[in-house]
Amino acid sequence: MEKHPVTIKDIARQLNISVSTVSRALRNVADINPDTKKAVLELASRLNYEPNIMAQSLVRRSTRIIGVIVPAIHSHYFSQALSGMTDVANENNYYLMFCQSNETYVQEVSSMKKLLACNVDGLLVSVSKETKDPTEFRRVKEKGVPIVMFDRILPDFPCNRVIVDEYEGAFKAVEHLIKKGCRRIVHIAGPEGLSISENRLRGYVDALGKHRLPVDEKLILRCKAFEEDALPLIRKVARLRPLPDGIFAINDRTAVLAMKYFHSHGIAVPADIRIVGFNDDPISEVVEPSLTTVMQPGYEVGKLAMGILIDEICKAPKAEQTFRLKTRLMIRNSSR
Amino acid sequence: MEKHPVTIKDIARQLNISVSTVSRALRNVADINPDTKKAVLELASRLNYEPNIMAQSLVRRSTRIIGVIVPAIHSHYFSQALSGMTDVANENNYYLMFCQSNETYVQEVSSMKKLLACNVDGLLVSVSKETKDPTEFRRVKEKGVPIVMFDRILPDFPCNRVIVDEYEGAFKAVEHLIKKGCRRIVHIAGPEGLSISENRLRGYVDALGKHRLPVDEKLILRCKAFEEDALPLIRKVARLRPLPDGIFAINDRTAVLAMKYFHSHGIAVPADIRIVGFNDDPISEVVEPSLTTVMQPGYEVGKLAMGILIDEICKAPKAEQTFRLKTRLMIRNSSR
DNA sequence: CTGTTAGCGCGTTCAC
DNA sequence: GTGAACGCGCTAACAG
Repeated sequence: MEKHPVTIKDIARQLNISVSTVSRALRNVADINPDTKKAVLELASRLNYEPNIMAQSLVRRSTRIIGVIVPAIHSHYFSQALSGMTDVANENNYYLMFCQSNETYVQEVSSMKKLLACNVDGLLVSVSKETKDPTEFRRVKEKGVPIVMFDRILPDFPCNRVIVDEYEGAFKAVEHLIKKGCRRIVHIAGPEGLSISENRLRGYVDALGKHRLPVDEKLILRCKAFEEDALPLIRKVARLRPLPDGIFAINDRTAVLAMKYFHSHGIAVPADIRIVGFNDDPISEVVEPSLTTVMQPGYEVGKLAMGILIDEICKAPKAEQTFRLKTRLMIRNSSR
Repeated sequence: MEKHPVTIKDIARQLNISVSTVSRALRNVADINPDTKKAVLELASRLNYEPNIMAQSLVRRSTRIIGVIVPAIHSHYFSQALSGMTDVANENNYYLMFCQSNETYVQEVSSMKKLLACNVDGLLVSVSKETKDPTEFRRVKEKGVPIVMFDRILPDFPCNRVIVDEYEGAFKAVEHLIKKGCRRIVHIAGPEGLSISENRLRGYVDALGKHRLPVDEKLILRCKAFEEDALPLIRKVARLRPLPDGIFAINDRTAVLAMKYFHSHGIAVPADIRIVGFNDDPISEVVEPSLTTVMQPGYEVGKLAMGILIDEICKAPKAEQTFRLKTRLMIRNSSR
């Protein structure tokens, strides 16, 4: 039952006019007889005509496709951002192609190549935890393909960026712990070099500084791969003497892991030790005690990033900016 | 700095040969002088030549793009499935376009139209909770575009399907409750008409039947919109006399909502009432007490669905099948 | 206002 | 083995 899809040629033939007239009638172009236009539109809808986007993009040199690369599509935060992007893309008649790097640099680069081969009009990227080298991104930009980075950005690569104000979020979180009376606050930090890790770390350090608390290197523990390798670090925290009285964790999964560990080892949260996470993952509301955390507006990040990219595609180039969305401290029982 | 991308024409000119020779050299075609082939390949890689996929698909009548429509991209389960699809698509050199219906039929249909305009080679669909009418899907199929449905299928629309064995999952869950001594088991069911709702309900009913327990209509409560409207139903459950001793909920979020409600109203889980959910959402591991639930292999569903679609695109048509992936009952503390 | 012509980048005959 | 010519579906420049 594979019928040949209907083309403007078919319409032209049936109406005894030329294809270019049909083409003009179908678009909103001046210089077209209202009657012929009406005839074309009628026949088109009767025939269920759908323009062939590929052919259009070939000649227009614009596909209306936007490529998106994230470390992991599952992941509460990124899936929210993708959802926001999808909605904005839809409203503006753009198509989305998704790739995931699975946190590796090679997959990130190969995804980018594939997307470029598709002639995407723009790229939305959140880099993998391995990515340090901006060369490939520069190359893309030089080809005239705009890139907007979101969430996980590359400091050495100038472009429009949409991030959440992680620094301020971390600062507020740690200050909150301090106001609750914590004096020895551990930070379980993220992988080195990642913008999000460093910004949160800076927020931690500066909050301590503001309140004249010493920054003790022994209280700063680094994950290499986010939560996957957090358990040994948590054990280490539990063995510290004197026991710390606060933890600021790089994300909620790590924080919850810590809470569970403490619970099964007779350390009470928040009585003995208060904990704050980051992300406002659904688990943080549900865990016992519920987890204080820094909410990042993932959906809004996605919407904004897509909006900015579309602007950059359509309009005259503006100066590159970094947009910072505010976080919100969600105070729950793990720190009361 | 917007350089014109390099085309086979450029290569042909520089090598003083014709474009068709270049085209042949670039593909794996017989009848080509090894030397010219080598020369072409060398120059191509030196010039960083990338074939224009749009032009290729225009002439090949195949885009290697696969369209995916899900109710919601965020949602732990679907984002896992999308992740599986992405990985398989990548391995097979297919591109993915994602759309979300936001659980509405209109958005579903409009997404499908857009994807068709892009000449997708195939469609992967999980229907919205509003979708009943298979007409639009039939139309697509008649155009020769294969559709594989996954998870939320349309019973009246014959096609290849990948689902999890929800019936068996529900059956095992309820049987587990019965073996734990429950005799008055409530089912908080999903929206009417959805395949997943009905299959889980059947599993519930049949498990009761097998163990000669009566099916009491008053113990079956329907959500209209999954967890959004579950709270009133949960209140109703708490007021039932005698109090039920077991709950099988349509999903984990509903189950957790119930647990929290019971906890704050002096009903103990699992002592007074045992609870089982569905999905193995991350929250179920974290909640207190941890939630017994039915694990669905979302990532695998995505992989399999994509694999089957690619098969259908490439190979001779086979009989349409329904693939059922097994669930796994994750027994935790809410039912011990 | 409309038709003719010429591409967009590539694959595919068919002669040579 | 190779090149010329044509077509995929559509837009754009120009002439009328």
